This record gives sequence, structure tokens and C-alpha cells, in this order.
Amino acid sequence: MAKELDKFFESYLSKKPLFKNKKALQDQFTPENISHRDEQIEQMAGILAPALRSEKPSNIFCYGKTGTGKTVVARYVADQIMETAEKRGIPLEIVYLNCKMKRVADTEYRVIAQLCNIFGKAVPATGLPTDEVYKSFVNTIEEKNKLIILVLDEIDQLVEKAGDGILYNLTRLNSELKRSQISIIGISNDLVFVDNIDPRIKSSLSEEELVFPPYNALQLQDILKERVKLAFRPGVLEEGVVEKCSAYAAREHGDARRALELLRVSGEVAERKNKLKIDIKHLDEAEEKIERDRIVDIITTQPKQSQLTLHSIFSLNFNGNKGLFTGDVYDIYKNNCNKCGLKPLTQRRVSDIIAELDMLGVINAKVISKGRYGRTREISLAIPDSSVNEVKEILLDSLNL
DNA sequence: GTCAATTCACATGAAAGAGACCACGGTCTAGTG
DNA sequence: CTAGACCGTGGTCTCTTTCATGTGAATTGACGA
Repeated sequence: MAKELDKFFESYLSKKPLFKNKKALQDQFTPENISHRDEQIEQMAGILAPALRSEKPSNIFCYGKTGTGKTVVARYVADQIMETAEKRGIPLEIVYLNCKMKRVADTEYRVIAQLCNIFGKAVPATGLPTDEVYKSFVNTIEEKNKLIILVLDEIDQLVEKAGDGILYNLTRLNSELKRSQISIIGISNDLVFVDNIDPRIKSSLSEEELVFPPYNALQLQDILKERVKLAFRPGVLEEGVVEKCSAYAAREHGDARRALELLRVSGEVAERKNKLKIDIKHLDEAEEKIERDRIVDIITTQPKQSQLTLHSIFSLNFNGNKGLFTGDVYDIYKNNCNKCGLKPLTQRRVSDIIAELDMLGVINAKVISKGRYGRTREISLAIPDSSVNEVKEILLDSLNL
């Protein structure tokens, strides 16, 4: 066995890798030139430019669907402006914070605490009153005596979880600051997000607005080709792979991130199969794999109660029932709870869990009215047949059934 | 047959509670000089 | 005398429960044709 493994590694190394630089296909990568976003880059640069004269730039609000280049553009412009500022010794600091990161920046307290930490003031992860942390934050940046640009990525997630109070406080902060100033760049995936926040905050937050429209298939192709040059060794892609890949992604609202992921995974699939080229079949496989991984990932990270709810839906579904309703699921769920020793939750909560599972795309749950027979959710599985068994295994395993 | 009222089985909202975390400050304890 | 262990307090955060209110169409039953 040891010898075989030895051989395996040898042959692995002797193989010519398909990838030249895989990083170019990953999320955090900031390419040197960004195609089809010149307009946004120019606008953003124009708005932020006053920072170089130590004047507070307007707050910017960027929105557009996922994978339309918002983050990349923001990072790119930030990098460039920082470079200039450093060269000239201009007191400017740009902080990037992704509000979606769980347990790091998804509540008001944590965002402020995180910012304090970034600015070099240690603040406990919890335990202090929020206004205390605010004070500490104000003092810290006041000491800095700098212009600060705060990039809040996925700001919609933050507001959804923590309310818009934090934005209000942040925008108001400038009046308390004497020596430093803060500008905010908010980035949101949610297009209607601005309509739901307090109009006062809205007006101060989105002094300038940048819209990022989805890429169309041709633009995606350009972007992919650009990255392919960086990421793969020449000639490893079959004809038509890039085209099909961008077509896939364009169908999904022009999401460039997804297109890049698809390409990366196809490369990995082909590599694992010892192929010298990546063809369209690999692309299909990659798509399936991404979807399967996504679902498996979602399910394994769910809390036990959610898993049990899902398991109950599974077992009902397997008995051939077509119309599954909340009440049925809850009955089975309660039985299952007894079986594996969990304390059953109330129906109210299970109803929410079902809604959450629907949001995650694991099941379809549609609210229907059955007239005299009440209102309920009609539930069905949204998992492709090919992964149903795998998921079932995972659930049984995780629940010790 | 038509129409409004009724009714069901939850959905959906709001508020409050429980329990896990965490830091802080005070007190106790054991080790050190 | 001091560092570290140990507690109680006061705060946040997440997950739940409790209580209240909302909802949409099948059903019902009165009414008129």
C-alpha cells in the first residue's frame, strides 16, 4: 500500500498541472484590470478623490446582484487610492469589513468591536455595553486624526439582523468627531434594501449611488477569458468551454463569481480524472458537484432541530405522500424527537424552521389555502434525486438514528 | 344559482424568557521572598 | 506580598416560547329567481 501511495504521489507530481495559478479564480482575487466596469470605477474614484485633499468624500451606496463586481471594484479603487495616499503621505485609512461573516460582524456591537480591533484597540467580543464600545471607538479614531473610509460589504445582511440603528449611529458619528472623519461605502446585494431603511439614514448614507447591472453573456466571456489566461496553462480548455460557462452564469443573473467557481471546479474535476484538457462534460459535472456540495454543506451545518425537521420531511416524502403540510410534518417530527431524545419545539418554531429550510433552497414550501380546511404550507423536496440518498445518510448519521 | 358570513389550520408578528458567552472587579488561596 | 483561581454581576446574542392577530378560499346557509 505504502508503495502504491508513493507511486500515486510520484505520478501526481509528474503530471502537468492544468492550473497555472488557481488563485485567479478564487473569490478574494483582485485582478489588475477589471473589464466592463470602467464607468463604475471612474465614478467611484471621482467621488473618493477629495479624500486625497483630506476632504470628506460623500458616502457611497453600491448595489447590484451577487457577482456583479461590486466588491472587486470597491477593493480596486480603495487599493489605488491608498497607494497614492501613501506615496504622498496623506492621512487616509480604508477599512474593509464584510458584514456577512458570522460571529465577526453581524451585529451592531460586533461591527463596532471589530472596527475597534482593526484600529488597534482591543475590545472584548462581548460583555460590554454597546455605548461603551461606541465611546471607545470614537476615541480610537479621534486619536488617529485621519480620514477614514469604511467599506461595509453585504450591508443588507447587517441591517436585516441588527436593524438600521448602527447605520444611523455611524452616519451621525461625524458630528462627534473633531479631528477625524468617516465616509461610508455601503455594498448591498439586495436591490430593494434601501427602500426599507429609515429615510433619514437613506439620505445620508446614499449621497451617491452606484448601480452595478448584471453582466451579460458576452461580458462574462471577456472576464472569463481574462482570468483563464491567468489561471490555466495555455491550451487546456476545449473549444466552447468558456462560452458555455458564461452562458450558464448569464442565465443565473450574470453572476461572475459563479462563473469563475464553475470554471475552477471543472478544472479540479478534470485534474482528478487525469485529463489533459477541460471539456464541456467536466463543466456539467462541476455544476452538479457545486450544487451537491452546497446542499451537503448547508445540511451539515444546520442545528439538530432543523436536521430533524428535514428528516421528518424526508421520511414523509418517501412514503409517497404528495401533499405534505406543516401539521403532518410536525406530528412526525414530534415522534422523531421522542425517538432520538430531543425536546420537541413548538409548532410555531417548526413553522419557522420550515420557512428557513425553504429559504436555503433545500425544500420548497409554498403557503397555500385549503379553504375550509385552513391555511398551511405545501412542502416538497428541492434536492436533486441524485443527492437524496447522500443527504439522507448524512441526516441519519448526524441524528444517531 | 348567488352572495356574504363562517371556519379552519396554520402563517405571521411582537414581546418576553432562557441560557450560553464573556469581561470585569472583588475575594480567596497558595506560593514566594 | 502577589499571581492566579474563583465567584457574582451585568452585559450581549441566539434560540424559543407565549400570546395575539391575520389570512384566503372551501363550505354553509340564507335569499331570491
